[in-house]
Amino acid sequence: MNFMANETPALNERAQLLLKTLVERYIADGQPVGSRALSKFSGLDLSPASIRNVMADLEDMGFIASPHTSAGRVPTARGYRFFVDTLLTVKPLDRIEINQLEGQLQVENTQKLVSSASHVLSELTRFAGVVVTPRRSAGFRHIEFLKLAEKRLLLILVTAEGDVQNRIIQTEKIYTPSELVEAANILNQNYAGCSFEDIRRRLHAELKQVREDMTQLMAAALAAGDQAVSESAEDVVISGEVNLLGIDDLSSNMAKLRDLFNLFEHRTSLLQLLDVSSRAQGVQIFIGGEAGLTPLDECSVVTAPYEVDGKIVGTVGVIGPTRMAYERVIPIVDITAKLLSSALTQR
Amino acid sequence: MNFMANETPALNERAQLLLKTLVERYIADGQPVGSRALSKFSGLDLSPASIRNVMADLEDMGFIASPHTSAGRVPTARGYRFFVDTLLTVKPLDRIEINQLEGQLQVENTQKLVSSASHVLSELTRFAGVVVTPRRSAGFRHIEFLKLAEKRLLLILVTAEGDVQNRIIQTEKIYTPSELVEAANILNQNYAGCSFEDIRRRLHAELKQVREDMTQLMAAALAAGDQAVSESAEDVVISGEVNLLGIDDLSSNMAKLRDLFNLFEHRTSLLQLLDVSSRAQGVQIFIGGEAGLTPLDECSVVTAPYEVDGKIVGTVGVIGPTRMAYERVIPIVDITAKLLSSALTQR
DNA sequence: CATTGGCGCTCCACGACAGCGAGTGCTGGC
DNA sequence: GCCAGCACTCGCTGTCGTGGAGCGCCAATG
Repeated sequence: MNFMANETPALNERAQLLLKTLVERYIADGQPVGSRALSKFSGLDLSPASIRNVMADLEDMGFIASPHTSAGRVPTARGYRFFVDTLLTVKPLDRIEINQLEGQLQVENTQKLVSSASHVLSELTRFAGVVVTPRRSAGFRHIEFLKLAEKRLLLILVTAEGDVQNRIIQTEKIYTPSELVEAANILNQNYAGCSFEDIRRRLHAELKQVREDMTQLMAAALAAGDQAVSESAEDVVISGEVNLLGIDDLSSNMAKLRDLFNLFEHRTSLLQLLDVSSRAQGVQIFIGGEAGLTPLDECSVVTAPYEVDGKIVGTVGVIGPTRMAYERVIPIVDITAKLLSSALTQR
Repeated sequence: MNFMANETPALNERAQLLLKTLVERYIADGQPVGSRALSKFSGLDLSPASIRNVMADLEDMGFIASPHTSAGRVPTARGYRFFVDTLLTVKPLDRIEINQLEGQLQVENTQKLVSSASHVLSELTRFAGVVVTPRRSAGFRHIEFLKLAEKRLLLILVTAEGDVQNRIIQTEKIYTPSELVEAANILNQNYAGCSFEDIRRRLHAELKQVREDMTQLMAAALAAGDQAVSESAEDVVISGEVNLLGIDDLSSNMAKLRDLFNLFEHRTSLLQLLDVSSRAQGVQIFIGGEAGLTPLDECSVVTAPYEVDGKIVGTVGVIGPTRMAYERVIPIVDITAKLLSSALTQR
């Protein structure tokens, strides 16, 4: 008889404590928790029989469920939700752990930073780590042409954030090195920081005196640059998927597991989920199917946005089984986001 | 009674034909094949009983084995080996398929080319595709400094192959933009194409007239460049690991599967295997544990080296279950290597 | 009125067991 | 050399019975 009331029903202190210890025991053991075990671990001095009454109530309210008639109870998604929202006590990381974590981030360039962050998350939690690469602004800081062959140019593009993109361009005309330098100079001196959109619009109007073939070259560059930037606009880096293979909660259902890994491969829907997180401040938790993605049925996603110069540009997170040690994972994700923010900001 | 003779024993024509159809049936069905099935599909007009005699011989010679007393027979690693070496008839790909394949390669830059090649391989074979990224020469074609902050420089490095590397450098002194241009010019004009090793050696001797802090800057650049190049020297890109989750041959053994995916994550040992392949010409096949890696027990690896300007620089390949359709996979790997070679050569 | 011990019930897990089907090895006849 | 037939082996499947864990309910208790 589960009415799925929208408002969370009142839970007296005892029920809350019992729910809390039940969830904790289940997270620790992975076994359905019975009344006897609860009576032993709750700290309350109650007999199993009394506990059973409370458990029946909790079941009615949809916080816990029994896999079958005569097993213990396990938390439902809703039970986990209540647990993390009001029952959970996270313990912050040690200074030492933070330092370790910081030491593992590779700051050589943005890509390395992002992928090492993802890796660190997966190592520390033993689940899958995900990082959404920083959104890039549409503009550029520096542009450069390099001649590879007669009609092949290498376009190098430094974004405002200090990332480097590159692309090969086929040209119709053969340009001299000095022409290439000139074109690059024009773009760098007049338009650095502008969006490619703008530049294209202004190019015709403002540069009447520049030779036709030069504007052609620049237009080609802009198109390629535009494409390069928009294409690599946002992506999600996943590490440690392997860890999930070891989790029995997940690997018992081979079909589900495959769905899950498929989700990882077709990044787009995962990206949407993580984008949601980047609209909020602080750590967010998606439990089970809350995210709307069926493959994540038995998973939870813990995310936190990270920022550059106070502006949110991406999300880090961990994907693991619903039955995870939230009190550990949450601070890890939180700190990683903060470290990533500060590493990105000082550049 | 398996003596594991080193020399391949003589097999009369009938035995060969039967082994061939047995392997083919097993590859198609995945079920141990019995004498009855063989008598039906071999084309020979023999009764199951006679077939059984031949099968017993084949088993003695170690080409096939029975999983248990009363199942059919399954090819052993040795059986597969004989099969691919002398029994297999590969049918080349259609012109159409080749064109499709070519169309899916993304030629924008080397990284994309490599990862798309890996992806194509996995898509076409429905197994995991692997590509070892091209070996880079130690030298550079073009170098450039860009100021990010007072004491932070972005080093952009174009390798001889036209790849772009980048790296952030912390400096002690604050350099002016023109100093940066000057330093880059010196390196580009005098040392393009040389290895960083050489340059460092020659820098002191040849450039006495250049100011001390400039050589310092260049030295820092060289060190960073050296590191960037050597670090990203060789890596293996894997796609479509998910496909392997769907293969029942592999996903029945959860533990094995996990080992396999662990192998994928710690690239190094896989890299060694693939390097072996790049010392030979043409398609190579590693069956089961032949490669010396236990996680690959039930896998085969089909590889082919690819080249730039006639020089082998890397390897493409497919990792799948031993029970794979070799006659299809082999040409796919072959063609992909050739397409990759030609795409890389024209730049 | 909350708490508790007790009782009957339900369901899963596990092991034993039998029947079936597939396939083999062997033997004796052609 | 080939082949039909037979006995045998073994894994797979479904059934049955038992034991255990846990629950719901109820009546007794402080």
